[in-house]
Formats: sequence, C-alpha cells, structure tokens
Amino acid sequence: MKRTIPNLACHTFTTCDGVFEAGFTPAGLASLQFPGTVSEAGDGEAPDISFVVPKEWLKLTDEALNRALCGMHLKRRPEMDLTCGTRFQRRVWEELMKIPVGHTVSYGQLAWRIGHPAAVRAVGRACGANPIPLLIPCHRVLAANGRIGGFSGGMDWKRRLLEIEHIEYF
DNA sequence: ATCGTCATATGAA
DNA sequence: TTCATATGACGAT
Repeated sequence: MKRTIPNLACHTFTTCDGVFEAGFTPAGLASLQFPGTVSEAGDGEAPDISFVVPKEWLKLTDEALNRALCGMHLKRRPEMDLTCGTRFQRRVWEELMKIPVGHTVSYGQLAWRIGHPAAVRAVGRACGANPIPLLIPCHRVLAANGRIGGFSGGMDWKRRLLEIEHIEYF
C-alpha cells in the first residue's frame, strides 16, 4: 500500500533540537523526519511543487514542533494528509493522537482501543509506519512489560522524547 | 527464566 | 505465497 506521495513540497523547520524536514501535499503535512535521518525521497527525485504551502500550515507546524519538544500539549496541529495509510493504520494514528502528554499505552492496549484486541503486532507495525512522528506521538507507546519498544526514528530519539515528558520505562 | 506457538496487518521478496 | 515485524498471552520445558 506504500504508494509514493505525489506533490510533495519539502520544508525545513529549525528547532532547539535540530532541523526537521517536513513534506506537504495539497492536503496537508504528510511526512516528518528527525534531524540527522537520511532524507529518503529527497535526493533522487525532484519534488514536484505545483502548489504553495499555506503559510498558516508552516506556522502551525513550527509551533507544534517546538511545543512538542518542550513536552507541552499541542493545542493545534497543521492540516495533515494521512491518505498514504490504510484504514487500519489511520485508526491507529488517530488513537495515538488521543494519548495525553506524559502518558503511555502499550501496543496491546492500543490494539484493544481500536477494536482489534488480537492485532497487537499489526499495531506495532502501524506505529512504525507513522509518517509524522512526534506530532503523532508514537513514542508514547511502550511494550507491555513496561519496557521501551522500538522507534522508527531511532532509539536515541525515543529515549529523548520520553525523557522530555518525564516518562519512565523498564 | 526461556522457548515455541498462535493471532493480525502489511510490505517486500 | 512466504517471510519478518516497534507485541503479547499461554503452556511446556
């Protein structure tokens, strides 16, 4: 289901933790990459920018990013384009956004919440497929044994994000 | 304590 | 079609 996102306009956001790279489609923010991670689609193919990203989205993204990095609740998020995900994945991502700052759930609890109590593993995969980490807080999902799970952006980032929110694990 | 097995969604080979 | 996952519960060693 991993289709390439058409019309992806790239923008960078400078924060106290480094420069994030974000991709926008006409429908909204579609991807976010942590500082230091290799830009995937960027280098080879020229992004085809046939639209202008609304200034409001840029402002909201910048604001949300900085708030998240300070462990603050996100009052608003930019428009987001999550159409690259399957229905299952979007359900998981929606549920992730309901987890308050400083709280955690396990992969199993999350599976239960979206009505697929047995799909624990699939939930883990869906978290890994989250195109907008940090703003869609997949770092607040830990393993059932209380230990830190995995993280697509690298374990160092997950640990840092948990620390910012004073979340303990293990 | 560790191991095998099963359940699920999904992309890659 | 088969395999591996950011898991987890259960039963058997």
